[in-house]
Amino acid sequence: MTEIIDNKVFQSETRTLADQVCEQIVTAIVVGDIPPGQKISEPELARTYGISRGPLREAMRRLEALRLVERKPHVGARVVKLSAKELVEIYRVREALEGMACRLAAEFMPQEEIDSLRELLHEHEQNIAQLDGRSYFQKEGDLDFHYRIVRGCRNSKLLEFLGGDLYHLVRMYRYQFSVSSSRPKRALKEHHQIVDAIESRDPELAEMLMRRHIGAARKNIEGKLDRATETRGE
Amino acid sequence: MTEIIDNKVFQSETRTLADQVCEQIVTAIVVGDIPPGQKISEPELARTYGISRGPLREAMRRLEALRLVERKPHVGARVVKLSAKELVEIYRVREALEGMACRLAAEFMPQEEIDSLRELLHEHEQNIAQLDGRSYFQKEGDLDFHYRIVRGCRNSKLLEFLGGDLYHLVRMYRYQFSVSSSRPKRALKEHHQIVDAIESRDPELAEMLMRRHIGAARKNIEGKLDRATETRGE
DNA sequence: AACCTCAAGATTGTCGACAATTTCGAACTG
DNA sequence: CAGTTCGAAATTGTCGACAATCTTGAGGTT
Repeated sequence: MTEIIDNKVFQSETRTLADQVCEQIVTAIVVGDIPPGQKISEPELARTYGISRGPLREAMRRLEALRLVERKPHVGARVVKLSAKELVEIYRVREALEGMACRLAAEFMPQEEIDSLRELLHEHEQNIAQLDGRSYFQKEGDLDFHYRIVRGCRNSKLLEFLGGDLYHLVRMYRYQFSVSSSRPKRALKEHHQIVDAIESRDPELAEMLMRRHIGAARKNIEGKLDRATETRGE
Repeated sequence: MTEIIDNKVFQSETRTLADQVCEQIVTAIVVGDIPPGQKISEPELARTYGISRGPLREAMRRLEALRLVERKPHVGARVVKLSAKELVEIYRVREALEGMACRLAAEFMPQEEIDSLRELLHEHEQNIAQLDGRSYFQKEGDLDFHYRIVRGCRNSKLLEFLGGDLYHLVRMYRYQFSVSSSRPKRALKEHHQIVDAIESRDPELAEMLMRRHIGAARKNIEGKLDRATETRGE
């Protein structure tokens, strides 16, 4: 899952201080080292990373663009805390955007990338078998699959939006809630169907399958949300 | 079309210098006062707006997040120059995102907002009649319609992505190419159909109509692009 | 003449200090 | 005792100066 991070290799021969620190903080937030909702103190963070407030503020502004932190003028920044509602909203966006990406991938993805995608699925298959079908998709292999399709659609704007902004949020959510994916074999089967549709060059089917695939994940979340709230009697 | 600008009233009781200048520069770029492709000199811009380089850099980073400028480390920033290809890509994203927004609007948009939307279309109708059906949609009335639907879908993430990032690009494109919309009456009719579908609470139809509506605009652009390139004999 | 080297100029990145605003608690008042 | 006012501390916003990097053009070499 390194691709998401270096999706701008074209411009970073020289990495600036702010860039490096920004990347470190992104990881820290996604993994949960900096917990959601926590207030961020500029001088403190600057000390911990050994830089001045200038580059750090630049990094913060960047994190804001990634929707990982929220800033209020003269008040400060806090790590974003995803509500279940917002999570569902994000999955709606993914449903729309990745559906389109999948449609375009069916038109434009080169055969060699499709082959490579099949190999990836084969790896997933083995991992699932090894781990008794419970754990691989918890990691970032699933997002890797989705990311490759987005790259395959040959639409740079789609890539920017999904890879640049949304996927960090999704990654964070997975670490925070330590999602149990709960249906790895089913998901893998759906992945295969999607690749089939892409390889058959059937855009409409490919889009529909991807939307159903993400929609199922969304409903899964909505279900958990409902159960959680009704347990609390809200 | 002021709504797009103050979509963050909730956090800006106190507006910071960087915020104000950022807004001014956004307008300058969208309208074309700062032409696309032009290199941006930090000291120069800082002087023209009467501020220091600190806040200006903050504004620049924000413009980068809005995809209005591109920055390379140690080289500088230039105003983004939309290629026709990228424009088509943006319309693909709109097709997907606004299609979803329209689907959700059919589910969740309150009746009063639907009524207000009808009034807006009525205004558009009159403007088209007045101006002999050629000119209103060139301005931002069209985007206003689309923006209201996105607001109506009650999905804050969709609103952030479309209203926050994409619409600035679309606005810029309209000023730069001074789009002739070329089919205002047709577009208005489609708008009416879309509102009909929303009011009938028919999500699937609403999504399909919106996708066709934006898809038609995309094909329009693609057509112009093809003609332009074949004229040049490329 | 074409190409490479290198130095001067300009531009961006980084830093520390100062000013403006908010926050929090203590003292005061009803 | 509750509520308000005020002030000190902390935090963020802003500024100007310095360091690092890139660009440009002159000069020299093949």
